[in-house]
Amino acid sequence: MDVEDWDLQAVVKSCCFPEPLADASMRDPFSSFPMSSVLKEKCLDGDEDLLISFPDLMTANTTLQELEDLCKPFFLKPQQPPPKQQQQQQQQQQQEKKRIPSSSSPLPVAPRQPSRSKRRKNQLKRVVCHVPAEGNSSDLWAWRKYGQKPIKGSPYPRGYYRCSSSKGCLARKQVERSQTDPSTLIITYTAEHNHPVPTHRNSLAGTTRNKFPTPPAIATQRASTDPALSPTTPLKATVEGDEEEDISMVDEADVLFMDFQGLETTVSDSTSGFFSADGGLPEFFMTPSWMSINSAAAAAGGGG
DNA sequence: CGGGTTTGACCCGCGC
DNA sequence: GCGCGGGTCAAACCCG
Repeated sequence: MDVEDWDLQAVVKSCCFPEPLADASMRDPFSSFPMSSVLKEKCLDGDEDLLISFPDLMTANTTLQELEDLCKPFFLKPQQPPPKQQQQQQQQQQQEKKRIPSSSSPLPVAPRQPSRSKRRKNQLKRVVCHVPAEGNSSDLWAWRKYGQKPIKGSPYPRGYYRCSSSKGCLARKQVERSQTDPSTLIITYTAEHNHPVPTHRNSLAGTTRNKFPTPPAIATQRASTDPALSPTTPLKATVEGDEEEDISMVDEADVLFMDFQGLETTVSDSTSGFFSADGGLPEFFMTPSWMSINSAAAAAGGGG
């Protein structure tokens, strides 16, 4: 599972969490960061759908802690969501209450209760990330695998994960290999984390066994048995949601925030990329070169 | 012993 | 209404 978590973490971190860069001098917000250029162009071009409403999120010497602090508001969702979104969240919360009885509740957990969401599958907001099957990275979330299913028409199984950082967290993700390109993994994130990014994963209960990047060579055999997983590098992120997507973005330094009706996605990259709305879904393509930086930082941090 | 993975069974959304 | 297939559950097992 190590390799698996490893790549999953890579995806999450790359897609959903800002990555501090080791050398600020490497960054050039608008010349060496085409993604930013594209966004800037879109924003300056009068695209009112792109809301630049974030505070000064990035500075050249931003530390990881600072980054986390800066991002906490997004993960905690302090701002009031739109009514429609709010209603969906309430529904999810209500469903979650049904699913996870309070510890103070003496009621026994009835097996096979209609705990599954009554919500139609196509109404669930999802974030789909396409990542290559090689590379390395990590994320700050702890995921626990709760299932794996063979997918009809695909030679590769799909793994199901839920966030183990917080018991009540609804965040889930699915990992499967692309049928058309086995070297690419398709990571689908569903729901949101209802808690901040863990600062110290070692102190978390229920963390995965391999919390930080582990070279495939030393990955455990268990991890290597999961065909759906492997070290990954972010390549493409697709966000799916309701039709009228309220997309807020910030083009600040080399960090991109995307807010798709409450499903915040943070893209951090010092390398090139471009944004496309082909097919009606916003997609971001990027070439991750920060992986080496990330690995070095993780190794130096010792997993903290 | 706590927390993770594995895996078969079950449930239900959705297409026909 | 029916059946398929995806998503989840939970017991068994594994690992540190």
